[in-house]
Amino acid sequence: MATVRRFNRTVTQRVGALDDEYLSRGRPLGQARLLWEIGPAGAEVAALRARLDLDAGYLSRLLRALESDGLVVVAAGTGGDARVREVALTAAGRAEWELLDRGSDDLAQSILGPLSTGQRTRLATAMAEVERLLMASMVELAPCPPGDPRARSCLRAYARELAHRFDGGFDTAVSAPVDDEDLVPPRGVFLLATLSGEPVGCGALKLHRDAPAEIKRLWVSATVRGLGVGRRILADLERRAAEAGHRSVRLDTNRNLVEAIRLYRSSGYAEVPAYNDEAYAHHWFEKPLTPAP
Amino acid sequence: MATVRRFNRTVTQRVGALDDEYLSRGRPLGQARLLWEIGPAGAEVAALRARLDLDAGYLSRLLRALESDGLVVVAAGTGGDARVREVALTAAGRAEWELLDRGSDDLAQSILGPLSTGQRTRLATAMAEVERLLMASMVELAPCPPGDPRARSCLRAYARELAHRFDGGFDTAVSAPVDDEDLVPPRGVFLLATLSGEPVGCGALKLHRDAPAEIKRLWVSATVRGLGVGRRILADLERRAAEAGHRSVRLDTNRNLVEAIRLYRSSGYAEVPAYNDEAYAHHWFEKPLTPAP
DNA sequence: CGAGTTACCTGACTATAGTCAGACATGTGA
DNA sequence: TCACATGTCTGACTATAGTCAGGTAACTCG
Repeated sequence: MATVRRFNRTVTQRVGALDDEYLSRGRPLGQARLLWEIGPAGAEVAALRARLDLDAGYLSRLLRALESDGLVVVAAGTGGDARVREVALTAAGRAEWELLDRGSDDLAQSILGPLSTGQRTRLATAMAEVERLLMASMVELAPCPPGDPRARSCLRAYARELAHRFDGGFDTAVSAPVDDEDLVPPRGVFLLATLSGEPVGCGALKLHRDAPAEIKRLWVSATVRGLGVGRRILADLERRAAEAGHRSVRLDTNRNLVEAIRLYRSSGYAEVPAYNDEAYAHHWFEKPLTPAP
Repeated sequence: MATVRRFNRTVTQRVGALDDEYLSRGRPLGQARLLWEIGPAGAEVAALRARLDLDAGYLSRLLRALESDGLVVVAAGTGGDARVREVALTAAGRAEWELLDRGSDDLAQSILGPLSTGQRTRLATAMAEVERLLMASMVELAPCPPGDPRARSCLRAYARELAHRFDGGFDTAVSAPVDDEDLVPPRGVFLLATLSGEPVGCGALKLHRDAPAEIKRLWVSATVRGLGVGRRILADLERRAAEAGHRSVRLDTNRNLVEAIRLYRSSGYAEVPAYNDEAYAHHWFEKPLTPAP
């Protein structure tokens, strides 16, 4: 606890301030940050707003400033929606971006400079570890309509992964289908896990009328696997099932999904006889719920 | 390198932003930071200015704002100098400070919350390591008059340490004295190592007229020992000796200072016969210098 | 003592950050 | 087709951050 607090103050304040200083060479920090975030690949205005958490009006104004400095061009997007606008760096903007990139390099260099080779490796290892474990606390869970593009992207990744891991592949036509409407309150819920806006996991709950609640579509992206996100989604879904008055939840799974099976067992699930005829299932689990207060 | 850059951006930006958010609950960030920095123990205005790196006028205005909110009192210091003013928290200010302290706790809690016990220990270890290694790059080396209070504090710590580590203690009257004037250009130099303003090490160089340059008073505080600060001071002094036209440097040391002896050997120093009759010395070292370009 | 410093304060600024309400074009679902 | 939602933009603001040039009292040193 004390270590975390010390870290938050010293490292964060000091390195953060240096980073800002390197970033804002002659240009207001807000503009520099935005320019950096746009990057050589360009970006959609909406994405920038989400990533930097800026007011729409303020962002628009910043873009106008960069545009009048000849650093970026804002044009209608290539996608179908003509409201969505895309920002791209001009040649001058790219040059400016490279400068910021160099600043970022310089800062890293100034940190690594005074260290011996052994210390550098240790620092890199420790930094990677901190970053990874901090990710866990940055992951946010929230219900989300299953039709949402981020939800869709999770479900596609989920299907892709099953196809890859199941012995005979995975065919959505063979598996028991789940209607979107079943995953919308009051008949169920779809939970989305995001890491700074990006979808990194999901889980769904079907609240059956005359049967235990059922958990479906539990998936966690490889980038955050092993950080307890799956367990959090599972616990959240169980809580919602209990609040809806259910006394138990159940789920089915494939024998190849060993981490999932381990998660279920360690979360208090007990194996039960098959309660459905899901083609890809080898194990069926059930867990009693403590009624919501 | 890439790891360091990633770390600087993600961890620093995100945790830093959260930290600021927790800190500024209803109060402007600048004021909150100042209030936090004053702390229950109070502080001198000059110290605050140094720690937060603020303009004198701006700081004064911030203090006035806190004062008119009844959170602090600014009064002439207890020390001799009536120009120096001291800030102390009032009861209300202390309450507000506790709130900020709680915010800092909450943030730490929100980071640790989603982690398992094992992950928490790993995070703490990694954070401590990052912080410690980052210290190394925050240490700044600069020449400094040997009469400076920070230099004095280093020299006192140096004498204290020798008294503690030498077999029969250390008496400045017995050791060969070094005049302050010998450590001021052009006759020598006194180098001070600071970590965010605090003195954490020193080293001195005497440029003899008809003899090799001589290194004296090399000391590194326990807080940053093992981070290569001693080696940096040594290298810097050697560079200055070479620039002054010297072809070699030498130094004497006590057999109990084993880390120092290891440092000298690994830095290219070779043991030589005694070149002086320093009472506390057991070893004499010399290193040839490559002439400055 | 008196010239020069130092530590802090005040007034008068400018720039940056951020907010809010509405305008407008585009897309969506009944 | 119409009502409503969405994505972006503009105008009109306020607040915060930060700078700079004096000013005053207290200290220091010859």
